[in-house]
Amino acid sequence: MLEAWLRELQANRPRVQSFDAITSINSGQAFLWQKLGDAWYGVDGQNILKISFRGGEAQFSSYPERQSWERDFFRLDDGLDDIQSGLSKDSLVASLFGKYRGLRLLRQNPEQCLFSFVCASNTNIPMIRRMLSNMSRKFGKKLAFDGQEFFTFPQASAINSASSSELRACALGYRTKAIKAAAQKITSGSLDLAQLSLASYDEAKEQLLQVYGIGNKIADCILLFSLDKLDAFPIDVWIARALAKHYSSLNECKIGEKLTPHQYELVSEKMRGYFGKHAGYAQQYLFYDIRQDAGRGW
DNA sequence: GTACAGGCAGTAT
DNA sequence: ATACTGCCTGTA
Repeated sequence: MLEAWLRELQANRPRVQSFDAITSINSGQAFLWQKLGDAWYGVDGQNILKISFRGGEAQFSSYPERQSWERDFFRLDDGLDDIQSGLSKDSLVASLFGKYRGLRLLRQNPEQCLFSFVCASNTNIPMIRRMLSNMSRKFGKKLAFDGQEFFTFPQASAINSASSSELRACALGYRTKAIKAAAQKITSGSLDLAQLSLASYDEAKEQLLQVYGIGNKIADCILLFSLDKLDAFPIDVWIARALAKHYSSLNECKIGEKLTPHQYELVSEKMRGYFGKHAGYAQQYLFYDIRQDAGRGW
């Protein structure tokens, strides 16, 4: 009986190729991943996640130990094949699914995701990593895992009780005010991310937009990368470039690199309508491609 | 020195 | 509604 159950569990355990996992964590959705020795380690909320390799296959472990975290984190239940075929009416996206096979959206810790993208405003990826790493070092909990030292991502309450100058010392710059505002809302309970996970895209977005420092783009990133809103279609400068390059005929208005809030609404709605319920996957593939095209590393 | 990087809020038309 | 501006910080 038990053996049969174990066999079944083994059979159902999703196999993830090493390449797919590494591509996904390095596709600009998450920032606190690093390679140490032969393995990759990432901070996701209070968990340290580890990806190691056996042959071409990824092996997953974590501290604290959490069975099969990869199922949630890599969204293995999404059914990538069906999503691919659903989006393949668009020939470009169809080709990108072939070109970047295995690239997945992540389901990140919502708090960390929110703070990450608030930090992302008007800066570059190395700086985002530095800000988040500084915050973890200062306000997270120190853990030992595999003989290495790690810091969890700070709880909102810890950020909320930090002083502005302490936060500023994390090189947050003018984002300090927004980080504090978000931490305050989460700590007080007036922003409940778990609740937003259950709400509709529109409801959840409206709530996020109430937070000082969160606009259209940042809200859509949080919705897509942590709150299960796969129909979200964030538009940053890179996606704007991709849209101008490949989808200008779909959008009446001319797409420049900077979109006014009204233009953002218009273009984002247009793309969401065009791609449908998995528009976020299309966005991620387009984003990855235009960055590759520009020869950017991560 | 200056421009620029995965936006946003504030203010003035 | 839309346009324009300043903003922390670090790198090229």
